[in-house]
This record gives sequence, C-alpha cells and structure tokens, in this order.
Amino acid sequence: MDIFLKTIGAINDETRLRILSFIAINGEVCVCDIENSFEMIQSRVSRHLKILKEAGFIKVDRRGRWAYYSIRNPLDKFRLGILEEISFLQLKIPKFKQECSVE
Amino acid sequence: MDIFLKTIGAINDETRLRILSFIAINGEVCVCDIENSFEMIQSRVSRHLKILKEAGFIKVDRRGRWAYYSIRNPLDKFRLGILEEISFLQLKIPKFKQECSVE
DNA sequence: ATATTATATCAAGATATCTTAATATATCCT
DNA sequence: AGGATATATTAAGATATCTTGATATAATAT
Repeated sequence: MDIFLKTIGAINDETRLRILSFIAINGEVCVCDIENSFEMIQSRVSRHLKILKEAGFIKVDRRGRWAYYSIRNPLDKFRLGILEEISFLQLKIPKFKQECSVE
Repeated sequence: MDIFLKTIGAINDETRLRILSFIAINGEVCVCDIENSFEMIQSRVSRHLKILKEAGFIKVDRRGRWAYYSIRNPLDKFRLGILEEISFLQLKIPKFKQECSVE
C-alpha cells in the first residue's frame, strides 16, 4: 500500500516522467548529464532522482564522484507496464548533453 | 499526457483507492451507499467520485434522484492493470451498508 | 592540507490537493 | 406549490508537494 502510493506518487509529476524517459532512452546517466540536458538546477534533479529511486524505477551506481542512474533491471510487471505507457506519451525529452568533466 | 497525469493523480490517494475497490467489489453503488459504508461526508465522496470518473475508471448512471457509479466497461489495458494491482493491496474496505431510502 | 567537482540534504516560499461546512441543483412526494 | 431527499459545487483552512538557494558530504586533484 505504502509502496504502491510511493510508486504512483513518483510518476505523478511531469518533470519526473521526463527524467524517467530520458534515462530509459539514454541508459546510464549521471546527475550532471540530466542537469545539463534539462537545464535544471542540481538540487531539483537530485530530489526527483531520489523519488524515482525510492519508488523502485531506477537504481544508482556510484563510481568515483559520479552517481550513475539507470532503469532497475529486472522490473516487475506493474512498473514495466507503467514505463511502456509513459513511452507512448508525447513528452519533450531533451537531447543528451554531456558537459560534465571527464575522468 | 494530460489524461495520463489525470489517471495517475486519481489513484494517488488512499481514499480513492478504497472507494474504487469498493465499487469494483460491490458493482453498481450510489453516492449514499459509499457515504454510509465509509462514514464519510457527502461532499467528500462526491469529489472523489468525480476525480475517478474524469480519470476514466468509473462511469455514472443517473436514475431518479440517485447517481449510480460503477467500473467503466470495457476498460483499457492500462487501467485494468492498475485495478488488478490495487486488488492486491491490503486496503480496508468497509462492508456495504445500504441505508439510503428505497423507491 | 586545501581547492575543486559531483551529489545530497535542508529551509523557506509557492503551488496544488484534501477536508469540511455551506450552498446550489434536481428529483420525488404530498 | 412546498418540503424532503440525493447529489454537485463552492469557499476556506489544513496538509502535502515542488522549486530555489544555501549548505553539507564525499571523492579527486594540486
């Protein structure tokens, strides 16, 4: 119940739908990739990623000082169905802009 | 997109999940059935029913001075999947109490 | 050790949603 | 017509969520 509402609450926001789609399209991305691509301030991106993670849609892999986010795999049927449904929406997803410094 | 968020927003509330389950279980029910069974004030029930209806989960059939709500049929795959998922939750659904006056 | 970079968290204001109480509308009954 | 019943809508306060800016943490580089 609690996790259900957490899952639903996570996708009840256009910004998070766009970020989730962006990750689904581009695979593993770090916070600054999203920050640059969406031109959003960092705290906002971090917050939305946390909500999506706690809802079970994405996972994080920390390497060096970067945090790489990607779609959780495997995904249960329910979340998979939601992702599919989201893919049908006409969301404005920005192009991937990699401007973070590289190792 | 808009209708997607409307659909998601509609199930992003425990009260509406319980009302939706109640309708799914009991079939066609009128507003006062929900009012009596849940011991909720009428305006609150009406409001939630409106949101569920506009999200495409339920329909209303007005007969006499009563408004009978029921699950929309047929339901698309997405909403059907959501209903199934909701049926797995451990929601506290009250027993059906019919105390409205009868014709 | 200090500075820099990437990310996370916190605090405050803005916006949206939920609840209740009051009022409006529509149907039925006498 | 006038009263009663069922439902819908509106207004106001309470609660939750979102955004921004500031600060904290943690890893790397000099």
